[in-house]
Amino acid sequence: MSTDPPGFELPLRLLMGFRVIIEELHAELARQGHPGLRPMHGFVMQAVGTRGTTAAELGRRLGVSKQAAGKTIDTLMKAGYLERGTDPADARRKVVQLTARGSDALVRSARIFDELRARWAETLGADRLRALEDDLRRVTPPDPFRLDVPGWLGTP
Amino acid sequence: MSTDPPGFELPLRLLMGFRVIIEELHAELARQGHPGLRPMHGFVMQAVGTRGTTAAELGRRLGVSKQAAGKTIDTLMKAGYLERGTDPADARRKVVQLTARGSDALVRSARIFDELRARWAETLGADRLRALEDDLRRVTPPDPFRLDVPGWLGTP
DNA sequence: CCATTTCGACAACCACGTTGTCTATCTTAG
DNA sequence: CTAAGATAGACAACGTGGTTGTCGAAATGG
Repeated sequence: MSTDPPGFELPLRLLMGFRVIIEELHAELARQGHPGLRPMHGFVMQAVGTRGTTAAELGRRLGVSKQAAGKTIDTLMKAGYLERGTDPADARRKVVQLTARGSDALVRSARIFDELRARWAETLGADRLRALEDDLRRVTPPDPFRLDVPGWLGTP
Repeated sequence: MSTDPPGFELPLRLLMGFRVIIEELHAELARQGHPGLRPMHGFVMQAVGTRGTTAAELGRRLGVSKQAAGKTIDTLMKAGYLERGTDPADARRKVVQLTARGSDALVRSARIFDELRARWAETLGADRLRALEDDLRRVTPPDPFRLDVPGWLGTP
């Protein structure tokens, strides 16, 4: 039998797999009229969703401070992906929502993700890919969000 | 047969898998006398290796600018993991090397990584884990380094 | 009705990345 | 052997994304 690889390879491969997908997603998004979109932006728009949300709520959902969420919202607003409105029922809240452009980016992202997954299925075989996903589900927390996606490399 | 999951789950699971391992590694490292170590630091020390290197060389190996590499070296030096020497054969070069503390951290990291991998093997079965690693190798670039590990979330 | 909580904004700071510029030093070509 | 070019490292300015802390305005609950 062959010997096991050193333990440090596994996390490296997981990260590289993530990066490969994310980079191809954004290359394709750029081709489809959304250059300038950053990986983080996809997570944020996904978290904003079609119902809209507020900075504080978004921060909670993403696991970052409301200030950080607010800054990101500003960036996405300047880029034309989000717009801010007011809540007639609560004058403190400023609801952010996806613009048409934001929705377009989200729809395209979903399609591209599916295509990339299909490419992996071709390479690995549908069964192996499904097994890979099943295995990953067994060793990772169930909640698909709550990835304080940046931050884990940064501050303690 | 069951239906395929949406394509966006795969990258998420890959990232979460990476994070789970890295977080457990650093929790254990903290317990073993190395709190304050950041994920990035492990990559850098691994890239420095036992032979030592220079800022420019390190930048090339990691895929970042020499200035960025230099700053990281400064941080690791202040934390006592690296030390700077001079190269008698080339007065421009300032060779950085692991201190005893740096080597200790690297040795402990390797052992912890192996232990974490063994835990995954218990959960998934040794065969499935090996298959998972094989599959990831087939869809990611061969070179284990050259992960400009931070940066892919940040600047274009 | 007032105390508490929550929301959003602002400021200061840190980590990590980038480019650009500068000097010192090594290397190579004429 | 020297002049020109490449390379190492330092320094500055800036961008992004994150953190705390503070603050006023608005909602809520005893």
